[in-house]
Amino acid sequence: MTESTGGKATKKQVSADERRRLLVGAALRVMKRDGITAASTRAICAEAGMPHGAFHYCFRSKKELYAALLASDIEIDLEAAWPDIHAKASTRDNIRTLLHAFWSQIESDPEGQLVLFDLGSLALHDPELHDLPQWEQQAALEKATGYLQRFAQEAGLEYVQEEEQLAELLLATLNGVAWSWLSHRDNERARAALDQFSGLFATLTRKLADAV
Amino acid sequence: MTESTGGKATKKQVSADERRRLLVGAALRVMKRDGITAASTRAICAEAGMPHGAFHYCFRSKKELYAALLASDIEIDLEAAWPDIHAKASTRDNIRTLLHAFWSQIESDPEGQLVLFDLGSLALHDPELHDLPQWEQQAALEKATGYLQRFAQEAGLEYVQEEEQLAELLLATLNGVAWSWLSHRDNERARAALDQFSGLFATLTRKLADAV
DNA sequence: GTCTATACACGGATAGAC
DNA sequence: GTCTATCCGTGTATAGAC
Repeated sequence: MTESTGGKATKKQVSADERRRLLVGAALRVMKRDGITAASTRAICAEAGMPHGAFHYCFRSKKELYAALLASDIEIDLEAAWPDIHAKASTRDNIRTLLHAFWSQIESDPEGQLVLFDLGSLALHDPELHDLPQWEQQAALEKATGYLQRFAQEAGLEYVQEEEQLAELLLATLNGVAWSWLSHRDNERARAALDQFSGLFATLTRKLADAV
Repeated sequence: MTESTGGKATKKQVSADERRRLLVGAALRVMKRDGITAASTRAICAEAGMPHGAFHYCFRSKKELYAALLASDIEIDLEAAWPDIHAKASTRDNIRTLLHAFWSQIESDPEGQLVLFDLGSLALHDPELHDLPQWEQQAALEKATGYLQRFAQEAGLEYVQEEEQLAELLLATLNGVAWSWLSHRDNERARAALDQFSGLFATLTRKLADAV
């Protein structure tokens, strides 16, 4: 089966970089469950149902796994959870709705969020991985900027400042709120902080004369 | 000093919890310099100029050191760096000045900031240390609230919302900006984000009829 | 290509000498 | 009380059998 059949892997022949994907997933699960320090190569392989030796012909070193992890990182994805924005509603309410959609993604996966911080810290210390968090944030920034554009369109407004700058501040606030929330785990409190920010954010918008 | 001499330690007999302070300081230095993962008990003792064995009759375990570290944590301290606030200046400028003072403290010690994140993450994973970050944040919150009060007085304004809520949002934003800044290390960009926030924050204040 | 067994280093913690 | 030597677990990585 090593080279016999052509197309789909029948069952056993998963190997190639399919295994890498499996290992990345397993690593993420272990890190969420037991913390990043517990995510040894042994533990990861065990989680993936592979023998320990499998690790090192998928990744040359553990750093390579970290890199893969940071690359394929789970950013906030609103595609499937895009909220209802009504051009008739008040801007503040619309923004509130949008931020809550963002926050729901965070709130639904605290451990994932924590792992993100851990992974970032780890990478920042290592010169070899130092660029990755920056790229990751850049990607998140672009994504958020896109969301803001879509939001502006649906809510019938425009921004009084550059979208990218707004996105940056928004992400920073979300991260900051998330960070403290990870300590106190008070959902109400976190959402209250975001509501407050919603009001501020509304300041930076201007309602368009509705042509619709 | 065990029971022999009465007063000051002459030179050699430093021990007691003086050693603990030394170890805490050494641990902090090592963690800032080489990252938290490199801060082994051995490395810390070496940094402190003590033999490795000294560690375990100062701390029962390494966790105890982490606890001490988080307790004696370096929060943002503006006492010595309080900026000039002029009641005549615009609120926005005053706030900007205040935020820059906050930020200067952060900017002057990136590694310290990173260690703070690392330490927090580490504690959040460990049930035994889980409360510490929360206490730390609570302490920071109270401190920041105090600063906001002082600021309001000097700038001749009042807040339209609870000070503690404002402090919370402020700290979250500072943390969030700091986090992304640790990746890109672009001082201008970070300060730009804070300037933007200054404008928003001004929204939440109301100038008092100056009785002074 | 897949997996087992092992090498090697390091970290935390302790026993016991001084 | 102070320090040395050591135990034991674990982590990454590799050599080599199938």
